[in-house]
Amino acid sequence: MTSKSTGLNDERTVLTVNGLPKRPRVKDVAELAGVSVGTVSNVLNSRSSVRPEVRNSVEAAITELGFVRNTAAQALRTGLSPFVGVAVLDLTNPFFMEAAAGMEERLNNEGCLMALASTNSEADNEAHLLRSFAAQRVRGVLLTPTDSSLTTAHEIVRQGIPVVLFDSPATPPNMSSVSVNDQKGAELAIEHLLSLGHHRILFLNGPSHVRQAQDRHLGVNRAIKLASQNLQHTISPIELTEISLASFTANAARSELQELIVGSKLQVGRPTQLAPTAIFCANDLIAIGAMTALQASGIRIPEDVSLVGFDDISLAQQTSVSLTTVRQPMKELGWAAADLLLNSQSPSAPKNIEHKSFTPEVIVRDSTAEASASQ
Amino acid sequence: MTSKSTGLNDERTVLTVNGLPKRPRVKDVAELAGVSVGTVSNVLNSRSSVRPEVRNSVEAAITELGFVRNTAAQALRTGLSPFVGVAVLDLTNPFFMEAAAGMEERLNNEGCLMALASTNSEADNEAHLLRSFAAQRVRGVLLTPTDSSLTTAHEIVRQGIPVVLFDSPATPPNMSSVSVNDQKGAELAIEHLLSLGHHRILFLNGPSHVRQAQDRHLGVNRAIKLASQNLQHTISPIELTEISLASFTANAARSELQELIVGSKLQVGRPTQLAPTAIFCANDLIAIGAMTALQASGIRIPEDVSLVGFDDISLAQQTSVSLTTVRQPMKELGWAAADLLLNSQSPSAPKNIEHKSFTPEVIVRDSTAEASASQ
DNA sequence: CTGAAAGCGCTTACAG
DNA sequence: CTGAAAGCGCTTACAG
Repeated sequence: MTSKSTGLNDERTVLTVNGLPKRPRVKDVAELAGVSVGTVSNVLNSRSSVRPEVRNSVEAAITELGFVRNTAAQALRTGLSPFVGVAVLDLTNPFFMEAAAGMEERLNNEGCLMALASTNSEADNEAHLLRSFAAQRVRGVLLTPTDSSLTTAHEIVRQGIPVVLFDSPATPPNMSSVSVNDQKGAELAIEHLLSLGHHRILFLNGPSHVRQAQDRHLGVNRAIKLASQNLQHTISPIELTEISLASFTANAARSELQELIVGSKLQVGRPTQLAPTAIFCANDLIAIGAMTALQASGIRIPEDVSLVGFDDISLAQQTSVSLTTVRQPMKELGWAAADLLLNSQSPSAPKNIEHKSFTPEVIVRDSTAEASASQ
Repeated sequence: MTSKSTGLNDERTVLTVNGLPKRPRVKDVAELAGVSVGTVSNVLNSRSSVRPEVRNSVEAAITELGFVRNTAAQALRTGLSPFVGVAVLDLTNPFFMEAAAGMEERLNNEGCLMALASTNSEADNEAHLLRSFAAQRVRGVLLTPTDSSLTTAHEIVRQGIPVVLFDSPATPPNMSSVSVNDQKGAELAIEHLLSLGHHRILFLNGPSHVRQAQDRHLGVNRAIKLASQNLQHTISPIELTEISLASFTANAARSELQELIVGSKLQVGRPTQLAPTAIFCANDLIAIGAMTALQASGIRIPEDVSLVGFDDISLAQQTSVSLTTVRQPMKELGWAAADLLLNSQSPSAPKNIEHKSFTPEVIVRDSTAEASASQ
């Protein structure tokens, strides 16, 4: 039983079923306007075929009923969901959130909505999430992979869901990807330190099972190997100590470094033959934690020890000593990933697979300086 | 024309239409299993009514076809979308992202997906976003309002979309809300500074049109008023200077403060009668920026000037001098907001409106100390 | 316990 | 230019 009643405090006609209010559908609009549902749909989709007077009466009915088109039903019918799934490693990491802001910017232009979730770097979560996205028939997925085999990602691509890898250098044939050359970035950081005369370097890396940490490890070693070859004739060899932290966080870095300093296991910043004169951190958060630990022990930056980060999050300029770091263009990365996803389904270029790699650059600020004579 | 073919590199039966692969539907599963679609649906929804042998054959068909149930269609039919819309002021603000992590945790338990977007503190964006969420018939919306009139929020509530206000003290009759008593928090911060003997205080607030900034302003003034009454007999009056920054960011704070120091407009940290001996910052990011500006000018914290933040983001412990701050339980706030939303639609308690207010607490760390005699 | 039918709310050819 | 009908992929009473 459907009836109409006009609310008292409202100009609108309110549809009710057995007294309960009911959201109006195209059918209700059509009835009120005295046209067919097809015509209502044509008005909703701005088809020029509709006569102006008919259009007007339909629009009047829409307003009167307070009709709001159900875009979920529209999506089911057209097969085009407005949702794009985004799975990152960690919602609270500024790197991903600045990237997400870039994604959002690009997606908004297309009227897309972002379904954002974090995998917490666990393959199980990633698999579950990707399957949820696929079941929802999202328009596509932006994924920072944890599972390097990309098993589930391939699974949903086979199901017809385009996937763009974010912050991943993998180049599978059926997924686009956007990445920064992490190895090169780490190389540049070390080269910067070597050029300042630092020969004893501490490398605070992230967890060794994370790809980003692995690549930065490779870059560090490559830079040192190259430099060692060129420096064969000099007396002082390059010494590297690498520590894998439990996470890419300031907390992990601070407590680890504090322990090392207190335990005198590493004579960081002390003018001895054994002490590192520079620290390269695998991301800015680690560098911030390291800076805190160092300053708490009275070790000066950059006089006693130079410090280099990675990412260039906005806080890198705000640390007590502004941070020299390897800049990743986070917002552009996110924007580019979203762009590749949207382009991959444009009618003009279906399945347009592309692998975009950005080259990072060293931003020199105040946390690095020449290794002093005493060092 | 529909045909079946068995792929070579796959055990599965692949459905095709005119040579193009086609995703299997319940109908295809039903045909292969030799049952009706209703039975397939019963299996998918684990209804105990299905005979075990029938269930088995349906499950076999599902596996063989690689069937993935379309949850968007399911949502349309059942009227229950898995999506919850979340609209925050700024994706790159750690406060919101730590809260989002809490929301995600609660929503995941319910199998919900988070549609996350930022309004950038603009009412137009907020209105647009809320309408998109409503058109998608999301299960509910978590909103940090920019538009204090809540016009669009009310609009979608009338359409049947539950809205829970996040980080908002508004108590409309038809929306739950979760908030922290910002006024109280600011009061506590000032009381802490007064108790340390600081009488000349600089207050670096956020933009004055933002509700959080307004409430913290009220709290600051209230604390000062109360203290002034109690101190009427003492000689030294309490002096407050408030500056409204353009945004709640470290950058804004640092440049503003640097300008003040360089221009000698405020003798911050100088032992004169006019210099503030303490700074209260409306959030931790502002405090981080302030810390940088102060240290860059050789002003010591807390010896020359005490510094208090607000939020207790994880970085607050990682600043060069660890930050005394007013803690908001961000993750719990997010969790509680999601919880209220989900409960509001439980059959047991429909439309269960609740207003949760959390009380903040001062976390004393190293950035505050007693006002020294010279001050 | 299972099947046939109706329907969630829309859009899209196809007639007229 | 507009209407009637079929269909996107599910689920849910209702018969049997």
